[in-house]
Amino acid sequence: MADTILLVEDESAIREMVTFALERAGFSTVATADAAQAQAVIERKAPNLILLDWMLPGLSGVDFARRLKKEEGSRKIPIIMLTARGEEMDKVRGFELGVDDYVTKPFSPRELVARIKAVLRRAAPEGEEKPIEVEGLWLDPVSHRVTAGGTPVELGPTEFRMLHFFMSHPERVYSRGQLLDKVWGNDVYIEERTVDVHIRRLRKALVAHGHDRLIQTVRGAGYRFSVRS
Amino acid sequence: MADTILLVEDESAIREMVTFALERAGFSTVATADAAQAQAVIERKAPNLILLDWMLPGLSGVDFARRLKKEEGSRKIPIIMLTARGEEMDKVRGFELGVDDYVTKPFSPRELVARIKAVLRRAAPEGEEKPIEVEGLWLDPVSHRVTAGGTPVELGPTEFRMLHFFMSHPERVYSRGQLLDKVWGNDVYIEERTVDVHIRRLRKALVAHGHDRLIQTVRGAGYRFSVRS
DNA sequence: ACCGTTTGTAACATGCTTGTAATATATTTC
DNA sequence: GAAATATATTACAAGCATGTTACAAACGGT
Repeated sequence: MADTILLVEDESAIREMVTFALERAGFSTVATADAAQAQAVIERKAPNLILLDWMLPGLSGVDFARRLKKEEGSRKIPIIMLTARGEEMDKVRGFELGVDDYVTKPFSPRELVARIKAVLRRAAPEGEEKPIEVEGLWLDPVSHRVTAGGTPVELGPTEFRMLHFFMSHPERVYSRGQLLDKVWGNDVYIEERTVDVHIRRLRKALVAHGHDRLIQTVRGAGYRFSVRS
Repeated sequence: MADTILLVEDESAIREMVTFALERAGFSTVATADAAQAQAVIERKAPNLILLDWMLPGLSGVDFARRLKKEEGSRKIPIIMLTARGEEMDKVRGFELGVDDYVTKPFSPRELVARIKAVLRRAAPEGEEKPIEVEGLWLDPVSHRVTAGGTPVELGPTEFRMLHFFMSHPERVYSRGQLLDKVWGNDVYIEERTVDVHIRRLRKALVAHGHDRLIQTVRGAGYRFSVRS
C-alpha cells in the first residue's frame, strides 16, 4: 500500500537525508546516483513517483525526464525536479517536458514530503465512482457510506474496503491470500486466518437486514459475494 | 493562495520587467516565450490569468487566444492582451474573441497590476455568490456571514472557507490532503493534522445550535459534510 | 510599535481498529 | 463414529487514528 519513491541524486549526503525523511513519512524509497541505475529500478520496481535532480553526471536530469516522458512504460509516473537556486529560470522548460513539480534546494524535508503527497494526490484519478447496489444494500464510495434498506451500516475501514471489493467483484470466489492482496494491499504480512475474522465482522454488521447471506463461504476455496444462495 | 499569472511574451526584457513587478505584487508568475510552451504550462499549472502578447512568433497572440477560448480546459481563464500602440484599432476584434482586457505598451507596472486585480475580481465570483442553506445554517459568501437559526456564528477566516467548501460539496468524503488543497490552496505546505484542529474549531463554533453534527469524521478516510447521520 | 486575532504545530488524551491466539463448531474422511 | 481438517466465534492488547488543549509565531489593523 505504501507508495514507492525513486530518488535520483548524485550527492550522497542529500540522498541519505531525503531517504531518511521519506522513510519516516511512510514511503518506500529507492535511491540511485545516475540515470542508468534509475532506468533499471524503474523497470523492475515501477515506482509511484520519481524525484529527479536537475544536474546529474552523464545523462542530465532534464534529458532523462524527457526520455521518461516519451517512453510508454514510464510516461505516467509523476516527476518532481530538484533544482538549485540559480536554475529556476528553466522551470518553463521543465513544465514543458511534463514535469509535475519543482523543489528548490535547499528544501525542508517537510516541504518535500508535502509536495510529494500533493503530486500523488493529483496524479491519482479522482474517480467518478458510482454507488453500487445489491438487493437494497448500497455502497457509495464517494460519500464512503453503506446503507441497508435505507438505514446506515456501521463498518470499520477494513470491512468497508472488503465489502467494496466484494460488491465490485461478485459471483466469484477469492482465496484468503487473494483477499489479502486485493483488500489489504500487495505487500502485507498477515495471517490468512485474519481474513476469517474480518469476514465475521462484515457479516455481523450486515446481519441486521439479512444481507450477511451475500457473503458466502466456499469451503476449501475461500469466500464469495453472491446474490444466489 | 497566491494567484498564478502566466505571461506569454517573446521579448525577454519585457518578460523580466513584468515578472519582477508581478512577483513584487504578490503574484506567482510563470513566463514563456511562445504559445507552444504556454500551452504546456496551462495544462500543468492551471494559471488564474494569462497575459498574452499581441504579436508572437509562430502562433500569434490573437490566434492563441481564440484557441484558448475554444478549449474547455482553458475557456474560463481570463486573458489580458498586451498590445503596442499602433495595434489598438484591432481591439474590437479582440473583445470578440472573449479577451477580458487590454493593456497598451508601454505600460507602468502599477497599471498592469491594477488591471490584473480588476479582471481577477470580476472573474472570480463565478456562480459562487448565492447564500447556501442547510438545516437552518446559512452561509452568505457575499457578506461573508454565517448564521444558525438566525443568530450569528463567529468563525475565523479558515473556518469560514472550510465551511463554505463543505457546504458547497456535501455528501462526499475529503481526505486531509484534499482539504488542504481545496481550502488552503495548492501551493501551501502544512501538516495534515492541522486540518483536525480547524475541524475542531469549526465544530466548536457550530455546536451551540447542534450543527456540529453536520461535520462528520470518516475514520481512515477524512471528513464529510452531511445532513444524514 | 502595540494589541488582539488567527494560525500552525506539538503534546497529550481517548477511543477504535486490528491482528492474533484460543476455543468452539462444522464438515469431510476413513 | 472418530479423527482430521476447515471454518466460526470470541476475547484481548497493542497500535493507530482522531480529539483536544495549549502555545508561540505570524498577521492585521491602528
